[in-house]
Amino acid sequence: MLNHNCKDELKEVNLKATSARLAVLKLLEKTDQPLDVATIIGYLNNHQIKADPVTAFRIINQFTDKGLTQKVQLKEGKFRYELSSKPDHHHLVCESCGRIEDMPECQVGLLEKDIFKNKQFKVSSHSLEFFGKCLSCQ
Amino acid sequence: MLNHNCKDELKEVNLKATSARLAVLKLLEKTDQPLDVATIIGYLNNHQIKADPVTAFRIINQFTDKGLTQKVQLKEGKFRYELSSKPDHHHLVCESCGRIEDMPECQVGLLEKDIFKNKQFKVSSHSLEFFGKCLSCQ
DNA sequence: TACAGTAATGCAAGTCAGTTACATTTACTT
DNA sequence: AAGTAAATGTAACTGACTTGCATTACTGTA
Repeated sequence: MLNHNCKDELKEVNLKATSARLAVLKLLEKTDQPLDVATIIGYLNNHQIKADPVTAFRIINQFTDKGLTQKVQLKEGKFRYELSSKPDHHHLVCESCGRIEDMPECQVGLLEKDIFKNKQFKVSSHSLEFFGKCLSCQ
Repeated sequence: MLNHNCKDELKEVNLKATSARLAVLKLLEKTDQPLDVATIIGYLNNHQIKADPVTAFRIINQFTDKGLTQKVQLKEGKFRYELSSKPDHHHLVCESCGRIEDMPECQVGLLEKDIFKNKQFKVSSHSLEFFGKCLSCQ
């Protein structure tokens, strides 16, 4: 699991290593924010990787189906995506400037056992996002 | 604040008491799930209240702007809405049948002071949703 | 290294949620 | 009851995302 490159990651989930997929993976790895598809498309265009918008949607959906990425919703009219390999964390979303910060600690996982005990609901994932104002917008 | 009816609630936020707005408020009050706009439109149609879909979108947006309702996102491609007057709570979303249960307790508010201390981010709201399988789908 | 087969892509068109502009109607104040 | 600002209807539009189908490109095998 360690020391593997993008190509191997794709192989592990049975996806062919096309240039568009490799570029999307690389972009996600070097970016510290969840990205929307428009941003991914822009990146591909700026890097001489010919890819139709439809392809970007298909790629990110496959990544999500295979568990490589996860959907993030920040009350915009679209989804964002980030690598699942990022440790459990949440986002601080500034409602003024749109900046997105990470909040690394997460104690929410601890609640999941209680939920099963109290409500017989088996949690497989959760989302926790905070909305407010970042330091420079206060 | 107590003993007031839908008409008064609208007056408090400077919205005229039209039949469509009263019906939407009433629907939200009697429903225990966050509702999407399509559901609201269906309700209006089934209750002889003539209202264009555009009107339903406008109504729910105004309610949200005025703080009467809040947006909820459950990783669908749309928003849901519920009354802000509901006590702080979160949702358990069954990924098999789509059932939405409430989870009444919420300790997340306690984290908000820490976030301000550690990240200088001023939280005004948060969303916390759990995804998994309900009892009958496990 | 070439080939075949399957998976991935491009293109065009379509869906669905939500918005905007503008003319008409309605609620509410006086 | 009348005047006015707010609310609505209609039509057209945007943006995110999907689908069908024909073409192209990986990759496992020889």
